[in-house]
Amino acid sequence: MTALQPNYLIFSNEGVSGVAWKNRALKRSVIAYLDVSDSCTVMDISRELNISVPKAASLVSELVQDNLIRDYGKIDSTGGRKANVYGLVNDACFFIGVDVKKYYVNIGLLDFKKHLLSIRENVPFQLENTPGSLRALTDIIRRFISDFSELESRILGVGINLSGRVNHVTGYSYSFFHFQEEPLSRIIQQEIGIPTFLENDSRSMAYGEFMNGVVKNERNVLFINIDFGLGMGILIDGNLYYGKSGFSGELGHIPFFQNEKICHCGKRGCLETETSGIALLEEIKERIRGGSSSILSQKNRDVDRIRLEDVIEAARKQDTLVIEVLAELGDKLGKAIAILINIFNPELVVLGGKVSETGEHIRLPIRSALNKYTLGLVNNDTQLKLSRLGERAGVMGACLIARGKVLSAAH
Amino acid sequence: MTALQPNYLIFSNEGVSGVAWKNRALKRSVIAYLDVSDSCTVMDISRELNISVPKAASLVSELVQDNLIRDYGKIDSTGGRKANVYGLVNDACFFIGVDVKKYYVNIGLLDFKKHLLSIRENVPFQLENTPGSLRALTDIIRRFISDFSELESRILGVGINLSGRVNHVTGYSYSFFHFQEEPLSRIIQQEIGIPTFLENDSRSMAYGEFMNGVVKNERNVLFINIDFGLGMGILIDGNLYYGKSGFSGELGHIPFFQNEKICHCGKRGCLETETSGIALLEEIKERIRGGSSSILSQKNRDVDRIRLEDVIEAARKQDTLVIEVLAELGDKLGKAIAILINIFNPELVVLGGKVSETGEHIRLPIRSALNKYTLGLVNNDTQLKLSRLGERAGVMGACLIARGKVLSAAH
DNA sequence: GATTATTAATAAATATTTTTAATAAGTTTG
DNA sequence: CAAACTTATTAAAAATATTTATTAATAATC
Repeated sequence: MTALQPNYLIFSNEGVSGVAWKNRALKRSVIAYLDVSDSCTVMDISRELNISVPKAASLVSELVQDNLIRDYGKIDSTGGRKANVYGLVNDACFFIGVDVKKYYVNIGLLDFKKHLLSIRENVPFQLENTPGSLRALTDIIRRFISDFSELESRILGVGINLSGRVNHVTGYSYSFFHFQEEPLSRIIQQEIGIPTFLENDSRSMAYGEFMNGVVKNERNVLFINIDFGLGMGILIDGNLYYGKSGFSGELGHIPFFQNEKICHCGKRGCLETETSGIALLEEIKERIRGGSSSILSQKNRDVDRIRLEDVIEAARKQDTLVIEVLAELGDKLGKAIAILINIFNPELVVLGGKVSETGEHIRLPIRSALNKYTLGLVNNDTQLKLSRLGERAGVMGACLIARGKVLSAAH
Repeated sequence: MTALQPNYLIFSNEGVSGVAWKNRALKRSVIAYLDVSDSCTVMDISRELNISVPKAASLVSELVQDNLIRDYGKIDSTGGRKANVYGLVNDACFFIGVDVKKYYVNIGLLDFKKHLLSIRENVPFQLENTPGSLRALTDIIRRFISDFSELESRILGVGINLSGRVNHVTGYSYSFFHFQEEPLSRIIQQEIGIPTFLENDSRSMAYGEFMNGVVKNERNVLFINIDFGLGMGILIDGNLYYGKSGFSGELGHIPFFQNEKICHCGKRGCLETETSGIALLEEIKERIRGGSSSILSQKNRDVDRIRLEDVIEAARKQDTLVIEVLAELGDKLGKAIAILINIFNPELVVLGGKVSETGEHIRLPIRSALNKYTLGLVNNDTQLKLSRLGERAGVMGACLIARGKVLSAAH
């Protein structure tokens, strides 16, 4: 059987108006509804979209013809004729997510129903602000796509996470690959031939956890990305919050300490100088040099060559020094998160990024700091959870960002 | 001519479905569009709402019949037949706003086009958590309404600001008047016979400034309410942000200082303990007792009886002591606002509340603290302005909250 | 196990909306 | 100043959606 050419038209508004436009919008609404409710009947759609049953039925039948949704069978009834339920078709279309890290890339493929079908992790790569580095990146993406050639015509979007400042609307990147006039997203799109979307890494991870991770029904969520640096993704009423220029969530650089450590941003006293992966690593090294004992010091290795991964591994092995330093870090970070809780009154705060892989060793100190520093009434509203997706939040988020933009016809 | 009985039906969805429901929704959309664009043509509406011109024309003619909009005349054309422009009818309907303070009440009347037609300020009142105090409040509202008896049938909503915790959806108040089962908004509504909506005071003021104050086209705005306490209203994409239980924006109680001052909330080191009207007043008194000279000390009056209003008056008269203390307060508050700017990347921060009436004496120290404590890139995005409405932001906000809820049929 | 109540799907009739065409009311240009 | 060109409004025709009525399917009840 030859590859299906699904009816992509509904994901764009080009060249249509009037009834055609309305029908596309309605079909997208049906898909959006199916996206959150998983399956539904014709009557559900009629109620939800305020359209008549025959109209809903005709939309459904067209979407079935387009192979975007299909009949899932009958639903249990409470007395009366059983209704047909419909849901999305798994392989109707696909999306690619690219999580660009400093020394490697993670890349994955997501299907229409938000399953991560394939993921390739730790693909070697050097993130530099050079044309060569950009070419290496597009090569990696192209190579990944070529592994799914039979699906290629159904890959509708590519999402790319970059750290630093990114404008998701214009597609410009300000921290990397900004050596040309055109927006970066368009450059890459021309290279790989698929609509491409850029996003900040912490925001993307937040979106991943929100759509397909630890978040269930919460709509106002903070995602704290404790990695080498410290970032945050903000979800407000189920949508990513960007701020005026997409620079929101700069948690790492809020003025928080009276210390003398100069941050790489040039300011002094940034939160990140004491509560990030780098700060953790440096503190551990400092203490080992000062004579503290630890699994990390015993292996008569060079202190300078300890990596953040080693520290996290040591925490898993119940290393006392690491646990102690994490507790101190957690108390400070908890105080900062207490501020956020007072301001946002969120339903949920999710801890993600490399350092969060130390699990309860970081969560519990933060939790007790929250009890200490927030108003009881406000604090009781807020859950504190560890990321469910872990390292994969980035790829998942990138896929989902692309999926969300394509499905809402926002391109 | 007898008082018009306008067609209020479009502001509710009760008992309608299908075409009737859609038409009401469309008419509300027309009004919402007119609300931001002031005036428009039939073709504008057709484009904006994606409906055909004849359909738009029929909606417009019905709205004109309902006396909600009217023909403003012809618009200038750029070659071709001139179009009729339509706009809202000033006196189609009215809204009342009640700003409840500790020792007095401000109350005002707003028309359909957001003009504050009448305001009564400083109506004596004692805010206590007693049935008597509640009765006094409803009496004040009733008396105010009775002054506009010929308009009464067109008063569609009453908004009430209360300090402390308020749930705007359920209508419950948790800090005042919570001695009955039923939500407070319903109790008051029964007393005065007009749909009633509750809101937190800082949020309401933020909304006032946003809809009818210093905010022009900005969509992400923070309103800092520096009054006796310290509050904040958050506007995200043009909407008030509430958080899970409506407790967002608790700026006054974020853990910020290592001081020993115990806040009335029970915690230590709250921002409010050093950067609120009360903190300002106490610091001034302290310094005068310590021998500092000031306009306030010269009037051989009792130091204990200096009021916040006196301090603000002194600042206006260029009193050195007050200006000095304000500068210190502004520096601390500016550091806190720097945190907010890093997190929200807002287009605008508005300073409101009593202390903001000191004008540049408080704005400039905050501005320079922002330069010191925020990243240049982020800071350049953000304007810092003084409230335009001042004391009236509360009444204006309360009216507009009621207006917004009624017009969006959210009741 | 037949009957009744309930809900879903379909068909026919009715109502509404959009499209297309025509007309009206201007502006610009030769 | 009239012809050509624009744009707005109205009218009639065509397309589309909603209503209402009917049929189909199933669970609960007697």
